Amino acid sequence: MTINLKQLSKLLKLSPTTVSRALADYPDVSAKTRARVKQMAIQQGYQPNPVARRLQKGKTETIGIVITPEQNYFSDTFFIDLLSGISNQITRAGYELILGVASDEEHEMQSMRRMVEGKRVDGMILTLIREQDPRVGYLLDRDFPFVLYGRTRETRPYAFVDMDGKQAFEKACTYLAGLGHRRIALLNGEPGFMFPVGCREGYESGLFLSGLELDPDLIREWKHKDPSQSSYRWTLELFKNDNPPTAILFQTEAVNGIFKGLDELDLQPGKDVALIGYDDLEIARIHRQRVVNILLEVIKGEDPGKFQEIHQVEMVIRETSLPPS
Amino acid sequence: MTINLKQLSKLLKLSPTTVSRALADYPDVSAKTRARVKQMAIQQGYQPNPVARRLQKGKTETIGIVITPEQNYFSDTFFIDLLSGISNQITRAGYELILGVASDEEHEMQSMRRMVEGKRVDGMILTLIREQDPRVGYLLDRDFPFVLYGRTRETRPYAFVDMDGKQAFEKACTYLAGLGHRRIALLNGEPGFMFPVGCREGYESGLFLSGLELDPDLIREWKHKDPSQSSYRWTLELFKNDNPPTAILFQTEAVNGIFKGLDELDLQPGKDVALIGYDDLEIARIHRQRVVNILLEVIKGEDPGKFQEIHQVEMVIRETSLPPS
DNA sequence: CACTTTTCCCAAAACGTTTTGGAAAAAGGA
DNA sequence: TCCTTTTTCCAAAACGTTTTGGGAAAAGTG
Repeated sequence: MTINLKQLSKLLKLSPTTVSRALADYPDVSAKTRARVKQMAIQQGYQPNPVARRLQKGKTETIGIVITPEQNYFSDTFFIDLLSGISNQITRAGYELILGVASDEEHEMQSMRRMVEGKRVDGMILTLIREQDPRVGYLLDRDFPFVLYGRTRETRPYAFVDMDGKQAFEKACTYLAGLGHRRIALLNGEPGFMFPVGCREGYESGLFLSGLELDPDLIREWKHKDPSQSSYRWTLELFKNDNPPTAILFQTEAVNGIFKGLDELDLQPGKDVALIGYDDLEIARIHRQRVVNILLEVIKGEDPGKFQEIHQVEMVIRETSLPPS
Repeated sequence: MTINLKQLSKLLKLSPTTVSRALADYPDVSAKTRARVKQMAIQQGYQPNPVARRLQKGKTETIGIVITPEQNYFSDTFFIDLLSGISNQITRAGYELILGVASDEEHEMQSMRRMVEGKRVDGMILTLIREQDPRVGYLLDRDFPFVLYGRTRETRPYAFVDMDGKQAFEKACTYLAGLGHRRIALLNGEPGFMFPVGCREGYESGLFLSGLELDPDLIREWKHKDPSQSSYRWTLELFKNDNPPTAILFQTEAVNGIFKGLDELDLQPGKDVALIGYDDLEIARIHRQRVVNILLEVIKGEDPGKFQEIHQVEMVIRETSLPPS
């Protein structure tokens, strides 16, 4: 059924060398024979054996990702969406995607080491990045190509694609202050993962730029284990305050909890309280494509430090209003 | 950094042959040198290059799966759960999992062909099986190892793991009839995918065994595109009937829609209407493990016809009651 | 025509394993 | 001791590509 290079070359009365080079469009094979070779290759359904090619090239043409569904605090479809985008782009480049699934950080590391040290992949994609993330140091130490979908605290240069939570939250904050809000709450993700850190910085900077004091009572952090439930609780609690907020900044993960809480408190979003949330659905697709393209560049030998992309994001103004006077 | 067999054998002053055989526990290498080899291998962190091994063995040690998130009518986490179970089991066997993501049936086939004809995998796992599923014929035609998580209409023997929806629905139906219900509705998945077909057979057979007439007005099919919404609509409609049902049989996908509908109709589950649903959460994990283990057997050359497993499942009695007299 | 350049092709090596088919050395048997 | 068997090792081939380093033939050049 399947034909290999040697058989194909015999059929063509050419050497395997020439056939291989013809198919690879080398200039040192005449246009005529190249055409002949290609036609025969198609006719015979020849496809070079990827394993043999990989051995010779010293490349696996494969990239790896390890997902940890149990650690996921985004939407249920976060990983599937991620894999979709990545997989498409990878296939387009003729690469393969191998997948690991881990239950916790330890298995995650283990799975990654298997891929890296076992020479099973040419590069890794990392996601759900933590503030201190041992994976990054590990990969940097052995100079292995990788790209982060997110960011971490690490001084050495590495490639990443991230969203500019800081700037988004800063803008939203100054915007609200501009409307006259003086009590702006932040319902943030808990630290540990990297993303909330930037959001908080933006929030604080926004307050500062607007000449507002930071009130710790207005900052709450939902739990990764259960964003909806914990943000719901915090919403209730924020309004137990003597001096409750007139606006809330948050990430998508908390949106359901907040709405539920406000509903229970009989507070009407947009009337009693302004809401500005951070969302990513649209842009995320582009980010995922970038992640793959960057990784392919890094694999080719490009300097990872060249690829540090912080993408602007829009805050979604869910419900806004002037503050109650 | 990474050492290969030749270097390792030089270090040991042995031939590559002997080192390879020592590591593979061949009996023709003395216990002493075997120990020496293994120790040195560990010390040097030697890991055989999988690509070279694959070329020589003629096996990719890889299995493939193509998922189609947009076709998924189960829960949002269906694919992630599936991949988790599969991935674990595969890794345990020293295999790799390569993933394809396709948007529709055409791309699904395309992605699979790439894996199969490109000799990128030793076997395939298929899921979301349709009544007429060209993938099965394709793989049977070229005698390529595969396992279905589900079933299709195909007379040639092939390996599958499926749940016995027929028996489950039959039992649930006779059970309800035994309680005195005479108007038992079926809120089924639409045909196309294979699973609802069995459920309907079971339902009809259950009615027959209980001496009940089949009333087409009591059978409704939710749409794969949007199970919740369509099952919600059908629930409302079922009760517009002059002679409404006193019990509903359904699959998990419809549960939210049904509850929402009943709520709107002010019908109390368990009082005004009995509900028996089909669920799989617990058992599914075992099924997924079986799928992998069976595939590995088939890859080894076992007859796929030997592995046709129809697993019993329990219906979940959500809310039951005697029918209103 | 003699010489140089270009065009077109190929044999051999290499990638890193495992398997095949011995062969030398040690042990056993008489 | 000599022959047979067992133990222990290894050289060479194979897996299917791509790359290296020419080399022969054809085409220019003067």
